[in-house]
Amino acid sequence: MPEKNFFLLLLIAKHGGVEGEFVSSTSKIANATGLSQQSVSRKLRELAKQQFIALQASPAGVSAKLLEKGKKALLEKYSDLSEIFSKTKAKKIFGTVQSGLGEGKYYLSFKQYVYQLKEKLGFEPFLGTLNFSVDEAELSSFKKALKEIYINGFATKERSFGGLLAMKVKINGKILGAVIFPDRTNLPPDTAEVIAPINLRKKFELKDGDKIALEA
Amino acid sequence: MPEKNFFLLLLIAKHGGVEGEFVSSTSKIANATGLSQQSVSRKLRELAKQQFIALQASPAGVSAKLLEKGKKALLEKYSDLSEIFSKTKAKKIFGTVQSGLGEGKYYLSFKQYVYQLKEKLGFEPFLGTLNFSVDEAELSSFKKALKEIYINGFATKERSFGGLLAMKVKINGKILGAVIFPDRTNLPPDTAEVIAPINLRKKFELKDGDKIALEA
DNA sequence: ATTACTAACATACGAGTAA
DNA sequence: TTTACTCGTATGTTAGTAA
Repeated sequence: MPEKNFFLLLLIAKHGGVEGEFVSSTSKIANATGLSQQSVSRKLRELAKQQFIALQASPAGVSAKLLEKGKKALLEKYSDLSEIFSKTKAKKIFGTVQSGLGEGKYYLSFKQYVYQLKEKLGFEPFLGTLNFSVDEAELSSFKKALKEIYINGFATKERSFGGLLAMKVKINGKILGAVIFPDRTNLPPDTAEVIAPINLRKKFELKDGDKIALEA
Repeated sequence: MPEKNFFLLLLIAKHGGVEGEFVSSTSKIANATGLSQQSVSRKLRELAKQQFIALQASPAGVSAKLLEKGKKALLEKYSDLSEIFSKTKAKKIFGTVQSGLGEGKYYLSFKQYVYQLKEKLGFEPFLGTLNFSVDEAELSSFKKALKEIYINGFATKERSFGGLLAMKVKINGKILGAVIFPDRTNLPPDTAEVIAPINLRKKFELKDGDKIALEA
């Protein structure tokens, strides 16, 4: 139930803080909000009656302080808004280049993968992946902002190969590539691999420990 | 000017995200909010007319998407709330012990200060202050989390003495003391003084450059 | 199933003013 | 100066329906 006097509650918190007291007068608040003195008076009493604030009113002015219910109401909306904006926020992450074990190169040598990658991503990957480490939570929220493209697994006479998730990203603001998450991987969760139509190590003169930027 | 239909705007953002589209129907939204189908219909059209959202309505349902003005309105409240709640967060700071110039000791020798400190803080301070330096922004946000206690100035035949702000803190998680900010001070803004009922240097065997923790 | 108009009703607002 | 009451008016809401 959207609390009717939410904005007045917010104003009180803005001036008095979460724990502190907001000392003012109904006319000053009226000026600040565009409401009338009478409406402010009434609204404050409503907030107090509903236990959002503790209110003291006298011919000297008013003093308001958040009660638990008031803090909770504000925190709830704060949490909603955090969630909304943090989804879009993580559009860029920074990874630290690491040396891989040549696995990526091995898998990318199979045309069954390459065909699909070319078709679904729009480029034929350079034969090799660039591994990088990144904060796990950041990586997780970054992934949420990206569209998932699935590359199917396949089987040869010898063995079967798992599928992989691919997500298009821009590397260092220049090269269009993709982060890939193989279904079967030995990489720790704070590590990921990126592929691109070119040799990223060469193009950006990357050494282990260097930083790369990935954008959605 | 608090936007009237803020909560509906928030609901749209919650479901459709900042960039995405929220596909629903006025009756579903009515059920979710406790409003009537008619009111939801009207409010959506109001939000659209005010350019907060782009709205498409048809016998198949409604589809809403945030416009720049809508994003801005939500972000503004998000920023307000962040500020309010981040103020309480900074409840602990670390300072670096510095040697003072013995000024604190001089001032604390005046009973006019000591009387008030004892009465308003609940302890009689040890004759001497401990100076420490701390990140200025951190100090500033820490101060906001603390209750201000004012110690009045006074005058003798020879000269007048300024007042000082005192704020109760716990030092190194053990000793209850207070940070003091004299009205007239020569200390740089990233430096502060702390007083306590005991000799803090002795108690914690502090040398210059040692760290102390201060909690609200 | 939808959205949204009309009209009756409920609530909110603020000018005047008392305390 | 204050807060806050009364009360006429503006605004918001929703049931009944049309499309």
